[in-house]
Amino acid sequence: MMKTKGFAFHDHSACKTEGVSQAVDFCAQNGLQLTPQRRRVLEILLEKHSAMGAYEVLDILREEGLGSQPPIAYRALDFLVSNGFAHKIERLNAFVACAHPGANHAPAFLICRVCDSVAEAHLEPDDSTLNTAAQKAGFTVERAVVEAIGICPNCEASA
Amino acid sequence: MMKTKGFAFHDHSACKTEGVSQAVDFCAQNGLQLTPQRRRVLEILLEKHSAMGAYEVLDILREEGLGSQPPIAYRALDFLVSNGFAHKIERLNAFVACAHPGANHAPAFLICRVCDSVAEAHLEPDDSTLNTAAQKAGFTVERAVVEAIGICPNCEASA
DNA sequence: GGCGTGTTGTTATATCATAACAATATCAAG
DNA sequence: CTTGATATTGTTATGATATAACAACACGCC
Repeated sequence: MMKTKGFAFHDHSACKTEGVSQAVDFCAQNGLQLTPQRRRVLEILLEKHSAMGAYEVLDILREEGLGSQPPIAYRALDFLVSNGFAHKIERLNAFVACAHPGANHAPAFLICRVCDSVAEAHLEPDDSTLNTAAQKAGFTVERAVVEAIGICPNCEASA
Repeated sequence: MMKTKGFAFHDHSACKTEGVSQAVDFCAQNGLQLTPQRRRVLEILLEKHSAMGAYEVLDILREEGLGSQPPIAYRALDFLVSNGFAHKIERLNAFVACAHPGANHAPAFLICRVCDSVAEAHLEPDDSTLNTAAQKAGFTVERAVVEAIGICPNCEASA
């Protein structure tokens, strides 16, 4: 199965395998429990490879008998986000598997307004313009969310 | 009345007066209707000078007899956002008056995670790191949302 | 007047998210 | 191996955010 990654075709099954095994390793090393539920939610996000709403994830869990109520999905997603295996796209109220698990993160997201696909880019840790502005205001930045809205190459080509 | 602006004290009533008159001018020049409802919502945002939820705005409209149902608030807010008089803070599902109406916008928001106050900073139009990443991916950026989470100087001081 | 367009009023409902508490699993210490 | 502390899951209920759909009204223009 081939899907886009960073809007480019790639071997998507490998992408899923790697994502899961990196999570397994990280959890083992850090005393975190990657339970079947959590693991399955990570797989679901990796399979889809675009932003999914919590209820969309929940529908799949329900079909598979892994849970049927909203908190089930939200708790698994919170776990994945807290530990860097997934990100929340605020703009879409949706979640996406992290494309670079383990990496020291300052992610930026490229969100296609046509097909809602999401690519994860990485910015230099010192996004100087933002930090300069924050310093002037006396504000301490702990985390920055960067979401760019636009058109992905695939949708541009079909237009 | 003095409130924070960019986390610093300033004459807040002037801030409101200016914001409204700039909107009046812009609408007159561009054939837009700044109706009493829309104008009042802008005033409400300018008065509060921090992020407000749509329902919070609606509560005030209701008290004043300017509308009582959600679409009333959402439509006015959409108008203000569409025309650059206000911004939506995705992280908070909330709205804030624009601190630099008329300016060619690439706003970044500094959001205090303690008190939820919001300051609007401006980045250089060519936030080069993001644009470089987007170009590599073949993605056309139309708009970028930058939201930094952290601690404002006032909350830092009280800690 | 009659029409087109934009705005407002109203009802209903869709969508996203969490509080609260009970039940169960896990695991280390005694 | 049992006891207790902690983490996770199950369940019910509700809260919070947002929009669809259509009716009513206002206003300018021909």
